[in-house]
Amino acid sequence: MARTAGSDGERTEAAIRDAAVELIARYGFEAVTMRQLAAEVGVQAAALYRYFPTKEDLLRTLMKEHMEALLAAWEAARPANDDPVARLTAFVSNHIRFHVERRHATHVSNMELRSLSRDNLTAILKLRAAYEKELRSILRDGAEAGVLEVDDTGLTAMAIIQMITGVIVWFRPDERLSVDEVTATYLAMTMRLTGARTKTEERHVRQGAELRAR
Amino acid sequence: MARTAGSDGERTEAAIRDAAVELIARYGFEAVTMRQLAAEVGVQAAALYRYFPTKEDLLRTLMKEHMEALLAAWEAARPANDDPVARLTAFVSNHIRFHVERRHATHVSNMELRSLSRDNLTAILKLRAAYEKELRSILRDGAEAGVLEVDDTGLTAMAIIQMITGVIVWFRPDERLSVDEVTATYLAMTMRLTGARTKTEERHVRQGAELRAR
DNA sequence: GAATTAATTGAACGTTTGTTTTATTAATTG
DNA sequence: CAATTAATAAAACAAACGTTCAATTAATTC
Repeated sequence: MARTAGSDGERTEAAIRDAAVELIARYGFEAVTMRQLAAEVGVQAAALYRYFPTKEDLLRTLMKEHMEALLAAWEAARPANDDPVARLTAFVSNHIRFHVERRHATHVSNMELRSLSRDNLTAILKLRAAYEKELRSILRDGAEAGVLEVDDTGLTAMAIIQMITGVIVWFRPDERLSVDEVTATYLAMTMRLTGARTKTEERHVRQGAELRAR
Repeated sequence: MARTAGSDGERTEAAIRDAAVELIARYGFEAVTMRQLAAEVGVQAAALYRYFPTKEDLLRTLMKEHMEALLAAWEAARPANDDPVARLTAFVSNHIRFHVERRHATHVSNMELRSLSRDNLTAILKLRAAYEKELRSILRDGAEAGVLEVDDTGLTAMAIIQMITGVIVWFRPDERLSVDEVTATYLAMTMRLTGARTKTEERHVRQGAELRAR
């Protein structure tokens, strides 16, 4: 046999990506074989090589597009407003929603970094660093404006990211909590963690400090 | 050749474990081959099977002992005192110290769960659940005593564990911060996150509430 | 409707994998 | 010092791996 009736390159490539994300998330990149992936797509292993030159390149593509989508989602969600607390709220909300909606892809991007070659790894880490920098800048601005209490910007950024990314480890849709409820709880924790003050509170604190300074 | 001069079963087994933890942490369980591991130990692959019946059993052993050591470390660190804030402090401190000291083993235990068969996975998850239950009980007691502000015990426990386990992702000894400094920062974040109050603060809050109630 | 291009199969390639078996030597015991 | 046990090497196993290649058919173009 050869070309099958109704076969379509675009559809096949999309099916490969989808199946790859799910299989790799479940079994790990090294454990998934090209034949297993092909079977899931309903195709022979050789057909995969029409779309991805190597197994690693398939992984690289999945990760790169996931990270770029994450950055794009943040670009779209970032508030025009430059209030650090509002930006922090948007960051956490966007992060949780994005990750919950793409649990499998996130799993792949977070767990399979070591299966990348040096160059590919560097490229992915660069994207990741750009994303984390966004959070650090929010925390720094907030601390300078006196609306956030942040001892160490770098550590706090890592702590928050670990905390809010961790949602995907236990969260399952259609269970006890909705995405909105989870987001609300994590937002509350983030705000307490960073000692976030509303503008009113912040004014009171400033006035108190001025009084004591006399 | 056969038995080598100075060979000793106990030493070889220990060497296998140590090498396995490092290699698996770095390359992932599936990516590490028995021959690679044997070479690291300085032995032929067949010799590994004198100590571990299969590759998976080696992984299972490493994970089981790591989790048991974690539970044992907490048993030893748990304060006699039953003040929730003190217990939370001890939990976080112990967790960070333990994980930083055993970065590689923690990596293995957290990342390679999917390489276990059903039965082995169940056994490891049971140990993990027992550990997490300790934190939930601290949070619940603290909330009931009014010294902690916890919206959702389960979510908060997960958030804290993700946050403090995440230290191993970026922490490198001999860098900017010592273990004690990192622990202090994370403790501060944990206390803010849980709205921890000292006993004095808690008394004030209670008195305020009583006043308002009149 | 012939020529061309796109999509896929089926078979094969050389490696590498986890594991087993057998033989051999070192250390220990009686 | 002979017998036994402990620890390993060396070679072999079938199975599975990522990947390549040639052949074949479906769809598209001219």
